[in-house]
Amino acid sequence: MAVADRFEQFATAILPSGLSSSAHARFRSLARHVEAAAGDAPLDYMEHDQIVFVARGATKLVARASLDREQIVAFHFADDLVSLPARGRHSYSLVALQESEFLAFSASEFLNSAQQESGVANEILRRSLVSLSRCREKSIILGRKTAQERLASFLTTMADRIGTPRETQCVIDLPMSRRDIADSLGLTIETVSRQFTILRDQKLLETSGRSIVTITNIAALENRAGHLPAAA
Amino acid sequence: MAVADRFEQFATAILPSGLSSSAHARFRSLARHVEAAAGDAPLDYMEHDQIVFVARGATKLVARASLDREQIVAFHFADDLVSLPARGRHSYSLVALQESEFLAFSASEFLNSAQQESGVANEILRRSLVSLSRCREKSIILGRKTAQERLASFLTTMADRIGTPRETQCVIDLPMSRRDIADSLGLTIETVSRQFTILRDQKLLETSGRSIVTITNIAALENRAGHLPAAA
DNA sequence: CGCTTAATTGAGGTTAATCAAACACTGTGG
DNA sequence: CCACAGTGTTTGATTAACCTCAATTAAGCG
Repeated sequence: MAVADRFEQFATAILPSGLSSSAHARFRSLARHVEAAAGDAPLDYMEHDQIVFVARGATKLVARASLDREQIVAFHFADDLVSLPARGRHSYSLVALQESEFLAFSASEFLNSAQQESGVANEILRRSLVSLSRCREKSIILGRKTAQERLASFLTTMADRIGTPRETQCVIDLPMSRRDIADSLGLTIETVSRQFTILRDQKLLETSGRSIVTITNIAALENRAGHLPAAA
Repeated sequence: MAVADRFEQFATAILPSGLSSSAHARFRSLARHVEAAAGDAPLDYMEHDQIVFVARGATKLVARASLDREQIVAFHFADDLVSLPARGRHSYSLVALQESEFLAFSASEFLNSAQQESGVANEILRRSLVSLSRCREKSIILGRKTAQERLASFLTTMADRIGTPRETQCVIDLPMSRRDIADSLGLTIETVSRQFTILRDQKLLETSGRSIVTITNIAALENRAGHLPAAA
């Protein structure tokens, strides 16, 4: 797909419909189109903070805690916006999980322009608060949940975000490996694998190949996630 | 201190200096002044999302993961702004760690008004991104660090935020209990206590009473936090 | 000074990590 | 289309870190 179409996709997702064409053009001039194959981290080593629109594909935002430990801070999919810090005390990188396309902006330039257009600033803020909210949920998972609860939480979240509902079931084609899941949940691949086995044995889900997960009992899986009942 | 002074404090911290007096007045009309004693959660059971300015005191933002497990998602101190969600799948509450004063806003009303005033929206966005960044760092700690690294990270962070530097040392008067520290770091009070003992025995810090911690070797403590060297 | 609560210390148990090996998927070449 | 190679995943045995339970000590406060 052409770059112009990618920008239009961005505009539809992020910019308010009534935005002036000059503002529209300004954002367009700030956007850099970036393509990435699976495994690429095309925005590494940026000197300044970036704001990245995921036009197509799937990504992980990875923090390297030490040479042999990494933590995945968030996954992002098409139409998501990612705030990518320049490398500070922990180094972050945005890695494509599959062939992907991005529109990358310098955060300061982008926010400057957004500031003039209240609708844009508002949308960015709204999305930042969603990211914050997701990150808080992740903190709860990482701080206070068992391996089984972590995997169940992960799967129900992914079902919401990228699953395709099928009657009472939900099919997820996971773009990330077991290692990625482990690095997201603060576990090892072995533990993730064992928990998959347990959930499979208990008929809460089925797997087929490496990436397809079919949740056969959504309610039971949500129970395993250990969330409080909404009215608790 | 009078409510009016608290609002002025808020205006100084958050609102841009050139803000029109009508906008100033609008924010003032949206603000609810709330006082809390240590242990209070005066904003619990709110129906809608809140934005809370901490005028004085210290708070913990707590998520209840289940009846007997809680995770502290963030600490906030004077002049901080907290985004407090209405109770959803996990229930959050903002608890005062000491006698505190807040200005509370309905998030939707506040953001509506902020949207008209680009400077305000920008400041809120800036602060939200700081919160997001802190939360990401917390995810790294919770997902991939040992008990010792967690406590060292916590202490260096608190030294930055509320510590008072003294030559080569840094004195912190912690407003939170060992339980709070444990609930923030995803550990138990016993483990936190043991890690304090180790760091004390190794002469990286001294403690006096329950709340005073003097970091005597800042560099060594930062090493223990397991951060990557900045240029790694 | 004594009471109450928080913090520390100790012993033993549990969960998940580590180390190691077998197996299965996916893609390639015959 | 099948066999093979290479990698990713699963399974198993052992170990280590942290948790749990229990007891002791210290801090704060009337």
